Amino acid sequence: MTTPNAFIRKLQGFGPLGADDRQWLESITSTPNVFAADEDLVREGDNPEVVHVMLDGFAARYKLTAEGRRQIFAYLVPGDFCDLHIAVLKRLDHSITTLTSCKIVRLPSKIIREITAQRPELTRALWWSSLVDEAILREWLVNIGQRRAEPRIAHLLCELHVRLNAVGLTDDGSFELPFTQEELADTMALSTVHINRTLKELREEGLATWRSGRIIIPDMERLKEYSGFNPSYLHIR
Amino acid sequence: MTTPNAFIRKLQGFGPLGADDRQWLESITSTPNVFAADEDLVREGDNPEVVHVMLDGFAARYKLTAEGRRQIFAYLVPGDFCDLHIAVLKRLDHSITTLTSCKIVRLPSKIIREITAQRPELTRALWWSSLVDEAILREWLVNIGQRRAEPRIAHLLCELHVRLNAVGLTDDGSFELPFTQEELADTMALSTVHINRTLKELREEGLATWRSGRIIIPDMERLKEYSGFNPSYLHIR
DNA sequence: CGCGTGATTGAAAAGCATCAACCCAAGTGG
DNA sequence: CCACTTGGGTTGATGCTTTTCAATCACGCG
Repeated sequence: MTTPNAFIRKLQGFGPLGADDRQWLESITSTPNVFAADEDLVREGDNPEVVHVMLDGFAARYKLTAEGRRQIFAYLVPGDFCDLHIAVLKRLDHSITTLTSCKIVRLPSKIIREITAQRPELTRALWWSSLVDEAILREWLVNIGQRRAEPRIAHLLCELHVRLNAVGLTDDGSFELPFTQEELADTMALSTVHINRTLKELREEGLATWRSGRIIIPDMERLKEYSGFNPSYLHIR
Repeated sequence: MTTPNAFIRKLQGFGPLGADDRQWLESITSTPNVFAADEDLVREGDNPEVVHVMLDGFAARYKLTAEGRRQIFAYLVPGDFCDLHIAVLKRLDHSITTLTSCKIVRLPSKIIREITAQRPELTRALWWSSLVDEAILREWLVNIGQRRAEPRIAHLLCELHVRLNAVGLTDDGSFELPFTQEELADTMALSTVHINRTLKELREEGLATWRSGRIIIPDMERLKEYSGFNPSYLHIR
C-alpha cells in the first residue's frame, strides 16, 4: 500500500479512520491542482463554491487593515483544510494566499454537507482539526500579546516543528521554511527590520538558524525552554 | 410568551429555530447557577464533565504564560457557549474565569452528543456560533498585532457594542462594562498604566468615556471610523 | 551587465513598560 | 462615628523595545 497523503495522515492524528473513509479520501484527493506562490486561493468577502485542502507547500490566512497593514494569523501546511467554515458562514471574513508553490485539492463545497450527513467518524475528525486550528490561533494571540520578539519567534519555530513533524516534513531539528522575512514579520506583528535583528540574535545565541529557506534547531529542548513552549494546545495524541 | 434568554436569542441570530428546539432549550437552561466574580469555571488541563452557557454577566478565556503573564483572548457575554470544544478535545487548553458575578447554566457534557445526534438544526446553529467565536479571535489577533493602543481599545469597544446589542444589552451608544483596567490590559496586551493613559486620551478626544463600569460612546460612527472597525467578521444577519 | 527583490545595518524617534508615588472611594472594625 | 485598610485608578519620570527611515549589500536572472 502507498503511503497516505498529508491530509489523511493528519486526520489519523485524531484517531483511526475506517477503511471506507480512508479509501474515499484517497479518491477525492488524488488529483490536486498546482498553485504558484503568492496567489490568493480565496478573498475576503467571497462566497466560494469550492473548498481547499493543502497537500504540499505553505499558505496563510491573512487580513489587511484599512491602513494597508497585513496580519497573517494562520499558516496552512500540508494536511490542513483551508476553508471548512464556508459550509456554515456565508461570506469569507479573511483571505488565503499561497506563500510557496502548492499542491492543493479543490473540492465542491457541498462535499462538506455530504461528509456531515454520511460520514460521522470523518465529521468528528474534521471537527477535531478545526478545533485544533482554533487552539493554535489562541496560542498565537498569547504569543504575540505577551512575548518579546526573540521568544516569540522561537515559539513559532517550536510549533512549526511539531506540526511539520506530524506530517513527516521534519528532518531531526530541521525543516523547510521557504518564507521571506516580510512574511514572518506580518505573522509575528513585528517589522521586517526587527525580524532580521531578532533572527540574528537567535542565531548568535545558538538557538536557531535560518538559511536559504531552511530552519536548523541545534537543541530542540533548549528552544522550547527558551520560548516557554508547551505543545499541549496542539492536542496531539 | 416570555422573552427568550440570551442564549436562545443569540442562536436565533443564525436563523430561526424550530419550536421544538426552542422549547427544549428553554427547559434545559431554566435553572442557571450563580457564580461570584473571579471564579474559575474551568482550568487548563481539566477534563470536565460539564459544559457552561452564559446567561448573565461577563467571563473570559485566558492563559497564563510561564512568566506569569495573563492573556485574555475572549470575552464570554450572555448567550455564549463557553466550552463546546470539550466534546471533541479531551483536555482543556485554557482556563475560563468569571469577570463579574454571573448566571451560568451547567449542563452534563454528554448533552453535546445528544444535540449532534438528534437536533441537526441546533447543531448547525452551535457550529455557526463556534465559527463566529473563531472569527472574533482572528480579528483580535489583527487588532493586537496591527493597531496602536488608542484604536486597539476603540476597536474592542465597537465589537462589544455590536455583540451586546445583539443580546439586548446596549442602551444606544452605551453599555455596562464592569471590568478593571487590569482586565482590560490583559486583554489588549498593554500595561495597566498605558490602558489608563489611553482611556484618558479617548475620553479627551470625545471618542469614548468609561466611568463606573459603563461605556459611553457619543458618536458610534466616528469610533468605527477611528478604529477601522468593520463588523462583517461577526457574521450578523 | 544592470536590475530587482530580499537581507542587512545604522541612527533616530515613537510607543509602551516599569517603577514609584499618590489619590480616591468603599468597606471594616474598634 | 471615625480611623484604618484596601483595591483600583491616576500621574510623573525613566528606560527599554520596537519602529521608521535610509542606505547598503547579496544574489539570481533577463
